[in-house]
Amino acid sequence: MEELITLSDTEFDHVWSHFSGKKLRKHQFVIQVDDPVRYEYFVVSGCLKAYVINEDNKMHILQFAMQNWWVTDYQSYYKGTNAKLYIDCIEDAEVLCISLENKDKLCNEIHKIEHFFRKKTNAGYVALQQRILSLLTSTPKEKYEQLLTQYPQLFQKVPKQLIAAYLGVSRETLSRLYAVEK
Amino acid sequence: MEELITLSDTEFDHVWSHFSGKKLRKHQFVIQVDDPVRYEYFVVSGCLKAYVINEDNKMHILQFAMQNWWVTDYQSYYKGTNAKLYIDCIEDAEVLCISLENKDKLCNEIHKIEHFFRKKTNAGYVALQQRILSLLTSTPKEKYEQLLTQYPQLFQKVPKQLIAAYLGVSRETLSRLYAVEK
DNA sequence: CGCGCGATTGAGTAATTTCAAATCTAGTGG
DNA sequence: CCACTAGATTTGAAATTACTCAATCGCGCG
Repeated sequence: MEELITLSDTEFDHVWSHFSGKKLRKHQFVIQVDDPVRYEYFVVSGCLKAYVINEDNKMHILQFAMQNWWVTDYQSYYKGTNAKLYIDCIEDAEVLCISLENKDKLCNEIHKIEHFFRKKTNAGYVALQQRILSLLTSTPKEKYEQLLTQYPQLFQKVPKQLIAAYLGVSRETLSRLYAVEK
Repeated sequence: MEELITLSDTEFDHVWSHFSGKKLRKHQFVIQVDDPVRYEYFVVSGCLKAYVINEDNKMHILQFAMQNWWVTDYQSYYKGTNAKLYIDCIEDAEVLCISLENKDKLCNEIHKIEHFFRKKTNAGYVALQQRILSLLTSTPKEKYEQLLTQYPQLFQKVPKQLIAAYLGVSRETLSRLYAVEK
């Protein structure tokens, strides 16, 4: 789990004690719109999705979260406001939960932990910029292929209609794409 | 400049000494594709844009950077690879430059600085997620209005065709939008 | 006064969406 | 083992939306 920094056993135990574990089943929600956002989640196994539903009842997926990914409604988590996202399980999952208080406490107590989280967010920031560039510059077909090469594991777990909702195209259009591709 | 943390005078001087200042003129580049990325830039005044040019010679803007914003080609900056972005000045600007070595050094030496940068990136991460949601869920008109309410200052500095390149629509389409709006 | 850049407008075209229907697939219970 | 069902995917045709290309307009600056 921690390959960016090295912790002593006591340090690790201390860090570990600030997380709680949770087993989740397919379709189970961890966050629903308008509820308070208590935790950030680290995915030990399984796969979740973070998304919004707009007025037309269309789902738009902000993020998938697979093994070793972190996920929550960050805006609400950091600001202490109620959720604007839904997050639920695409398949059975195990997660570790950490409250904002515990996270900030750990970051204060252990400089290395703050360093760890800074590096993590930096990497996440870069990934989001890449996604924005992909959304801006690429055709649906290119977006699909970029995702396929970047996260091939996704395609074993996730129905294509969710891929479509992540890429920002209709499922019909996505379907027509790889008909052409072959 | 630093309202998230408090530094003593000596600390501040120490931090300050790791930055170098630079005055830039309109149209001047700070980063060009394929060049090494030496610095992250903090914008003291003026306005820059970070963008790519695709095969069709179309510009797509990843980020504007106004007063108090940070900007660089983060992927290349952190990985030490050559730039994939152009960054240049929309108007005359003053920036502070910090190398990755200096940034990491400061973060090591002063816990509060690492805290500062963690908080900053967290906020940036949230902003990028908002942008992705906007790109996914909103019509061009809504995107335009969201940007207008979020960063009204932008519209005084930036020609509309650059706004279009940021929102992911053609300048003609953007033009037709606010014809309808009034 | 005229140049040049940015913004607008119009017409035709290309791409995607929408809606509806048909097909396929995996899991369930008999 | 088979039939059934719900969900997922595919296909078709029409409608919508944005794009492209070209021409025009407007305005600030030398």
